[in-house]
Amino acid sequence: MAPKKQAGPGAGQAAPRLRSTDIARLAGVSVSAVSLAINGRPGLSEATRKRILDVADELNWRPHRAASALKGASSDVVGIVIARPARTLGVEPFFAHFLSGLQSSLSGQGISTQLLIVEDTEAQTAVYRRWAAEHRVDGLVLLDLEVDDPRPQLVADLGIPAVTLGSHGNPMPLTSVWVDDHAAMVGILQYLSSLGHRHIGHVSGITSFQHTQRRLQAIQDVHTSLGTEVDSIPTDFSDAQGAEATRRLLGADPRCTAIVYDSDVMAIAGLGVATEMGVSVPSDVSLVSFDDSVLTTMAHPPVTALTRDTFALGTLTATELLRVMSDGPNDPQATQAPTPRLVVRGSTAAPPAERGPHADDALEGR
Amino acid sequence: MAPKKQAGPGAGQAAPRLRSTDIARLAGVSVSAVSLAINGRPGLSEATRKRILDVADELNWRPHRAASALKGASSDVVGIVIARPARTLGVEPFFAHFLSGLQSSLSGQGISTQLLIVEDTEAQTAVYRRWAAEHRVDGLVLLDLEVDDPRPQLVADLGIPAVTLGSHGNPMPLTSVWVDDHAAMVGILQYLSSLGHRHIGHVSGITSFQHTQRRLQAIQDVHTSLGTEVDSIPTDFSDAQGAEATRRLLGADPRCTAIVYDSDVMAIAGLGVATEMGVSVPSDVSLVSFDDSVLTTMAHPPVTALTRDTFALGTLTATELLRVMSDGPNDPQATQAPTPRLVVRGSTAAPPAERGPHADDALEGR
DNA sequence: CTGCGCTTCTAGAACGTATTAGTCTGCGGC
DNA sequence: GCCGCAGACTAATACGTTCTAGAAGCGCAG
Repeated sequence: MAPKKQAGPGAGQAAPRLRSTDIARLAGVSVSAVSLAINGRPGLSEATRKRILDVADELNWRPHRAASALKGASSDVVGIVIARPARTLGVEPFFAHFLSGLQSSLSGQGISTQLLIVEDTEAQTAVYRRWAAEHRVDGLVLLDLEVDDPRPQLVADLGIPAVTLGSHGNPMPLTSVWVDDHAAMVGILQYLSSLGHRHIGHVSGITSFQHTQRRLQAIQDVHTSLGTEVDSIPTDFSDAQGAEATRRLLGADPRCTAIVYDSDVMAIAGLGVATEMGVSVPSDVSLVSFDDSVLTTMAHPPVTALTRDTFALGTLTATELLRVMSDGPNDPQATQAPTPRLVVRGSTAAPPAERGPHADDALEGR
Repeated sequence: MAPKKQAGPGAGQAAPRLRSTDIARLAGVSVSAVSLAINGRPGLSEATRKRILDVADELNWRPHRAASALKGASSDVVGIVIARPARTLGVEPFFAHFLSGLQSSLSGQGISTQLLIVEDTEAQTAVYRRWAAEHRVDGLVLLDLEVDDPRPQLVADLGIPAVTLGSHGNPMPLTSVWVDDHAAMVGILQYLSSLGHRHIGHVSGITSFQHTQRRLQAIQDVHTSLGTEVDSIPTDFSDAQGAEATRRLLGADPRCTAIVYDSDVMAIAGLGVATEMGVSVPSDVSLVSFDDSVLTTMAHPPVTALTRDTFALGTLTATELLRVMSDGPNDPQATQAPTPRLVVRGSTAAPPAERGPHADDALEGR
């Protein structure tokens, strides 16, 4: 009746912790029998099995996780360690979508995801070591791979099943899921080129990331074949730097006629800057985002973007991870996720007519 | 030299699992000494302590988590169970921000967050029971509280330290962090009323949620004092239903002059519908979002919204949870997070001149 | 009636650590 | 010179399960 107040601090002995012996006693069997019943092992008559399970259910008893784990049971936990400023995580739709997809697949197996945000790559590797030593996780997902990233090799050495997202380099110590950023970037440039754009700005992401490198490589690779001149400005993926880069690109003379952004957040920031500077989109400058989300679709004008199912990317990663976890450390394999598809929206158009005697000059040399 | 191929499936015995006995042997002491050293307990000379720690560090050895846990150690894990369609999680900026804030505070204590997405509330309670029985988590965060939600009482009975977000009802079995939705909604209505709006639409969230209820209550409470007539349409928080509700509100006759949305995603969807229907914002209809994010700030026009620091809400929740976890099951307390602040942007203005005997008739039925 | 195989069940030894109750050494005080 | 005591360290047990080896009961073939 009165609020549960009489219980002093820390005196909340709500549950008198059950053990398998209690269940055994109540069911009139041995602890071994309880173990067999709970784990669905053969060697028990249906009658006793049911009796045991009934008692266990009634008391809501489950084997103490730690004790099972001590006998080598899996922990049913998959770990993700992120080394980014925590505040930026919530801003990137990518991460939330990916995590949702990953978790939704893992949930089916009763596996939960353990998330830890750390300061830097050093702390990150320390966590991998710790988790490995403590047997805390059954598997790992590695994100934000950098060039010459030491983590895959470390994790492989530690013997933890793991999947990297976005890496397919050589050598490849871990199974990976990757997206063909190269082809995607080529697609964007081909599209812009076909509209008539030659002078293109590129607001790139963190250049030490592998996928950023692949995009930059693609730009170089099509330079001569398409005749595109691309100006890349590196950023840290933040909206602030995306806006700043846009300001620089739009202030330059001659000005590029199209800008490609490595993320949706930056594209939207850039769109804001253009509007603010009185540069009209798409008639003065075309904008393309390398990532799609509600941000780009609901912008004004809606932004032409590479779209992909990030949620599905998460589920695919989960599938691969589950495979690695059950197969053991086999030969690492690279699974390719579908290449993002270009969705043309209102932010792209042919470049403004060039200054010069003939308007059609722009199309010349096509 | 050759790729690690000769090792058959599952034969990757990379690490020959160290135990405390190994460390003891190498340091020339007993296992007890190792335990004392690792856990910083008194009873060892500084010399031997250092020797032991050096060996442990060298081999990257840590106590096997399960074994420690068996002796009653904490698991350093905080759990969150979500019962929502996984796909919607990534769309809501709220969740990602909150989780980032929560994790960033917990990381400081070396605590990680365990996330599980389930189908429905029933599965959710099952997970709470399971995690409790398995001693899997040290604490829980309960989100999306519903009216008469059985979960707080269940979790309290299970004896798991926990914090609920958004509940401050009576009785209150758990410590909670709550936001004054009532005051916030009153603020919105006062603002709209001061602009001259009387007939207002409200695209509400899931009505079984406690915070939705508090908002609806606020609407009723100011009905007479402000003279506002509010039309609430319940939705499931999805952009689709937000758009549909907007369509209904804008199609009604007489039409409301302002619409309040219970989330930013729905507000943006509604803005899209208005544009599509040729209803101009804010001259024909004003739009207010109950939640703020990059979505609302970058929309066109930017949407007037209640803004709050969701990241900070996460850190505040973490603080409370840590307190509960260390204090044990004390009297539950309700901590109030700052009330969201209304940020006026371009989506709100005075209502269009009323139809009447005057020249403004022209605008009628537009 | 003995012995064998099958099913059903159980005793007891792990698993790797933390802790309790020591043991052993050296040393100061009487 | 012996007692007692503090400091440094260790042996052994407990934690709660799982698993191996084996016991008990029972039917049945020989």
